[in-house]
Amino acid sequence: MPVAGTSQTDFENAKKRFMDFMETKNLRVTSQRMVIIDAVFSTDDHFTAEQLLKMSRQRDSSVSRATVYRTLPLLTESGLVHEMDFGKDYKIYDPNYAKHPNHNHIICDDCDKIVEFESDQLDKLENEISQELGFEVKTQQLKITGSCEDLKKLGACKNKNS
Amino acid sequence: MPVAGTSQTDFENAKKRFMDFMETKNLRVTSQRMVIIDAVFSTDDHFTAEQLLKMSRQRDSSVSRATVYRTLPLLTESGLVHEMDFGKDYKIYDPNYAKHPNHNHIICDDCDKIVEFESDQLDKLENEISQELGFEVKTQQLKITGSCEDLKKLGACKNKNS
DNA sequence: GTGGGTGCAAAGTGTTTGCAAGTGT
DNA sequence: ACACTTGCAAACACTTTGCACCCAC
Repeated sequence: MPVAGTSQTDFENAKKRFMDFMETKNLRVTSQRMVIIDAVFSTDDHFTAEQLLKMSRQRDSSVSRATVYRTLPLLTESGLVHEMDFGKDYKIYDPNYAKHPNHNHIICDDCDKIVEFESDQLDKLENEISQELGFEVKTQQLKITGSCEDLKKLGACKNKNS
Repeated sequence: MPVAGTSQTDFENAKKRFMDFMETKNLRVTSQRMVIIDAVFSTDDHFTAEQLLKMSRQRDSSVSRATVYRTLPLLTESGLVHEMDFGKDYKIYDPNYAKHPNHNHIICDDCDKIVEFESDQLDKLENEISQELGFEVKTQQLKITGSCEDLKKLGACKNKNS
C-alpha cells in the first residue's frame, strides 16, 4: 500500500501531461519552465518553493525566484503537484500526485517522517459520505499525525534530527 | 451526522477546559485572554486572526493584535481550536474541536460553503491503516473539496457571493 | 515583589507584482 | 510583430518580536 519509487517513464509521463496542460491553456513551454519541471519530477521528495528554486538553479543558474513562484500555480492547476500545509510556516509541494492522485499522508510528530499511502476502501468511504451530504468529490486530502513505531519502541525516532 | 449548534454548557465547558490548560502550564488567565476566549467560543463559525481581533475588540476595545496572535497558539496547543489551511492566504481557526475532536470538512469549490461531519467508520479505518503502517494516530484531518448539490443542479451555488 | 503579560510599532518572512527587456510562435 | 515571459527589486500581507510599562499571583 505505501507509495514510492520514481522511473524514467513516470518522469516522461509527467512531463508530457504538463506540456498538454500548457497547450490547452495556450501557455508557452519556455526553457525556464522545462528546467523547473525537470527539477520537480526528478524526485519523489516533497519540497518548498525555495528548495525548488535551488534545485532549478542547479540545472540553470539563471532561473529566478519569480519564475519559480509563477510556475508553481501552473503545476498545481495541472494537478501534477499538490500544495500542502504541514503546519510549518512555508508551503510544501508534493510531486507524487502525477502518479498517485489520491494518496494520503501520515506524519510522525517527533521525527517529521512522512509516509504516503493509498486506500481504495478510504476513497470509497469518502465518496459515500460526501454523497450523503450532497457533494460530489473533486479532491480529497487526509493528513494523519502520530508517532511511528521507532518512536514507540525507543521513546524517540531514529532519524530524529533529520 | 453533520455537526452544529452551540449552547451555554458547551461554552462553559470549553472555558473550563481552557482554564485547566492554563493552570497546568502555569500561565495567567488575564482579562484580555478571557475576552478572547469569550469571542472564540461564542460562535461555531470558523475565523481568521484578524476576525478574532475584531470580535475581541467588540467586547474590549483595548485588546491588541499582538495579544490575539499570542493567544492563538495557546488555544491550538490546548486542542480546543484547530488551525487550518483552506488554500487561502490566511489561516482559518475552527473552534468546534472542543465539542467534536474528530470532525472533518467538506468544502464547495465554488461557493466556499463548509460542512463539518463526523464518522466513526472513518475513524476506525484511519486507525487500522495507521497501525498497519506502524503509526499510532494522534490527530487526523480530512479535507474534501467538491461541488455541492445546489451547484450541481443550478450550475452555480445559491450562496455564490457570500 | 517578581515573573509573566500587554500594547505599540518595527522587523520578519514567504510570496506577489510592476516594469522594462527578452523570446516563443 | 505580438503577446506571453522573464529577472530584478520593490511592495505586500500576515505574523512575530523588542521594549518599556503593567498586573496577576
